[in-house]
Amino acid sequence: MATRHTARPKVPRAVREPQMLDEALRVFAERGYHGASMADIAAGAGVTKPMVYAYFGSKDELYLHCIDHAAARLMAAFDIARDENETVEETMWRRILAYFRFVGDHRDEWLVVRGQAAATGGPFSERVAQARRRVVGLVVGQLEEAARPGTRRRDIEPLAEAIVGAGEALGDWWVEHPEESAEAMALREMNLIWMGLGGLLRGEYWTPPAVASSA
Amino acid sequence: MATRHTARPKVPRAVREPQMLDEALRVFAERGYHGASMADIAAGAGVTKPMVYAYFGSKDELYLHCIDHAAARLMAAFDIARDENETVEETMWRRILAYFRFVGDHRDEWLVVRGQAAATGGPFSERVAQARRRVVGLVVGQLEEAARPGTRRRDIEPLAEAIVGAGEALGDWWVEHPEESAEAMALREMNLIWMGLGGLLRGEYWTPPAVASSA
Amino acid sequence: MATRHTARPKVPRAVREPQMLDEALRVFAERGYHGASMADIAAGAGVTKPMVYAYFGSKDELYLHCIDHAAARLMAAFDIARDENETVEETMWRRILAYFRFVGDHRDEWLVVRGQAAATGGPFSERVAQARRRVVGLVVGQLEEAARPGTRRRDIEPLAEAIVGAGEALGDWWVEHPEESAEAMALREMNLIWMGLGGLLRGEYWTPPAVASSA
Amino acid sequence: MATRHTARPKVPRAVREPQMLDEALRVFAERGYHGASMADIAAGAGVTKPMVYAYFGSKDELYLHCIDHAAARLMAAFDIARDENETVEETMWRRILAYFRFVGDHRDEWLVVRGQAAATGGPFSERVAQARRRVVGLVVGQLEEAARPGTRRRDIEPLAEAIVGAGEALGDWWVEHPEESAEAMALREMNLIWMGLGGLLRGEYWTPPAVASSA
DNA sequence: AATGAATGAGGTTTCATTCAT
DNA sequence: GATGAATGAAACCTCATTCAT
Repeated sequence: MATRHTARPKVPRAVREPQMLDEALRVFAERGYHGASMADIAAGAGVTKPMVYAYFGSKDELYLHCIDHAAARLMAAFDIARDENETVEETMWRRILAYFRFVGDHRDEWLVVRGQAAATGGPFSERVAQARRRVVGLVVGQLEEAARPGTRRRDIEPLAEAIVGAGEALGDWWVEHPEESAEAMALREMNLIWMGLGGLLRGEYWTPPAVASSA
Repeated sequence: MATRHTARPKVPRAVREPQMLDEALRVFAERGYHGASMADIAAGAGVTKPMVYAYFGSKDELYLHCIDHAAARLMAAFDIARDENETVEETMWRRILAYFRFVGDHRDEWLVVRGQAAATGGPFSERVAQARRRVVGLVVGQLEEAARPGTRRRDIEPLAEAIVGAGEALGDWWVEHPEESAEAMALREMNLIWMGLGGLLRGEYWTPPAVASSA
Repeated sequence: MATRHTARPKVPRAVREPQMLDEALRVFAERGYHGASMADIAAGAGVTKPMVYAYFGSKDELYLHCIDHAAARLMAAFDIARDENETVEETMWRRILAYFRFVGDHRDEWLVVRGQAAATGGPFSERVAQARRRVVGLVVGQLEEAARPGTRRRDIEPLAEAIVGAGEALGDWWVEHPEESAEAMALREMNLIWMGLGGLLRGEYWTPPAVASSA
Repeated sequence: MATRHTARPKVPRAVREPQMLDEALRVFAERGYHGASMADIAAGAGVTKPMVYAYFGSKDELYLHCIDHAAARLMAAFDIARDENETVEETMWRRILAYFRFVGDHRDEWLVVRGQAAATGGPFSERVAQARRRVVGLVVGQLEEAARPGTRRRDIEPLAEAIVGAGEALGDWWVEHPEESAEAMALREMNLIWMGLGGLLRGEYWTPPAVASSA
């Protein structure tokens, strides 16, 4: 008489793994690395802990997986190809817009790459930083393209960091004011970083070019 | 049952308590709420856990204490009175400078109020947010003062958030490039938010007024 | 980080849980709620603490479990159906006999429901009291049946309490004089409460009816 | 410059000690040995812990002190001299009355000697039992005096235990029905143990002799 | 006589992780 | 592929107790 467990779905790996990853992202985003427990993640994904271990090895590896996954997706959304006929300004606008759309649609993924996670310390601080650096890197690239020759990398990098930081803060604010649209948020960011307060306070606003970018 | 202790310093509370608070700030800043352990904090302060509990009650209370303490100090540094004859621009510059000086001199305190901590969730998310809001509030005040009449609060608030977010990101970057001066960092922030990229890319830089504020 | 365990029995829950409950009853009965430690209970049951928590949740829940379990068993033993042709006296005798048999056979369970446990205070005082009240309630029912009409509930209740209290005290005494039989103890109780000292001192003893109650 | 503590009352030992003892009795009665903490007792008595240790040595010693103290007082109240012209019945009535008066007036002291405390286990189980035995002993003495010659000690002792147990249960019931008078409670006990249910159910009540003993 | 400072030990609880089935 | 049973380690917190002043 073979021991009979309760019904075992036998769901294939290709289905189970994403389920777990999604749940992991959700929980890590919500509670941070230390606050998240493997039990919660497993339960949330509808499996038992050993399954999670079988698929991801350890909590650390799972977390790294989440970071990489989220970073890849964010990059895919953010890394919009530069159009030949486009000004830097226009490209930047389209990227910022894409960024906020991603934030709105995939908040968990965004949160994992966001600065918050870096506070965790430990072995992933570096990995999160690395993921975040890729985002910053894109901005750096754009700035380098547009900057006058001779501008030092040393000055461009922190500028890009500040721009991303402003975006993250806006993202946080957005979480608590969800009635705003991604466009409105992107416009806020673009206005601040392009026009600067000097201009804004004089009443000079930045407005998107006539032909709107489609969804 | 009888316990025999080794010689104990017997430092008065007025001295010990700040020691503990300092260590707590250090550890919380470094590892976050969940990552920090009371044992580590106690050991770092040169005492045993019961002492920490005797003075601060619980981990939560200690954390709240840290937040409030840090927020108060940051505000004290940041809340520079507006000079009558000063332009908004100048006041803002002095504040930003004060902000980065504080970041440089009291990194732990700054980190605890910084967005990172908000990710903890639980009963302090609110408290941290509240502390952070006070900082943002100051910026909002300044912006309101300078904005053209009719500007909606709704637009000013996220702007202030973005400005603070940019400062936080710069602070993070600074941590890994400690050879920079507070002045240089403040200048970077001021340039971005005041001139905007539009100006910067055209080669228009913001420079502080002639008479520098002394240390 | 990797932990290596030694060979573990892997006993199914249906077996382990009762083992734990038994041990918990034993320890709680012996040392009281405060005096009992989860570590002791776990060790006594041949497992580690986390198992106890996995099955019972918390010390409080475990204690409540013990109380309920013990109360249910005591009631099952004590709540003997009244025979139609029987006098109240006879029913009472059979119940008292059943009571002392239970005390003899399941001392731990009895002790947990016994007054001792009520002294614990906290959230279970009430639960223990409640369990005990069920026992008293049975006696009250019997007394009401037998009392002359018009007897006030107010007078019956304390009477029942006193009868149970006498039984508990006899149980305690029995613990230290284990050579006595359950029958002898029941006879003592029956004699005191049925005949009263007045009768006893005059040499009037109560004796059980001819046909002994079977096991 | 001598170190100056905050005002130190310098209360003489003769005053402080009873204060502490009272508070200890209160707390032990309320929470039991394990549930009581030295800090609570000290705070409740308005002194610091080292004072309690200076006066009583240790928690165990303090508890023993409480037991002895309470037992002595209970005995003093209960050990009423037998009047020459009095029947056993009358003496017993006066003692029971004295017992319940004591319970009403000094509940904490009573509770410490009551069976509850015996559950503590450990080194005082014996001491509490011993104190309680003195109470039972008095009853035994009375019973021996009144019993027909040849009655075995072996039968008298449990009888006395049961009588005391009934009294304790009535005391517990009284705690939750404080509107009852000591006389009413004593009458209940006397009726049960003297008349027995047999008599009571036939409507035969015991009533105190004409000349009531005054307070 | 009295206290503030301090601690070792132990209690409850949670968590990442593994093994046997 | 999947799980129930199990555990070592460590976290938070409390308590009885002592020492220096």
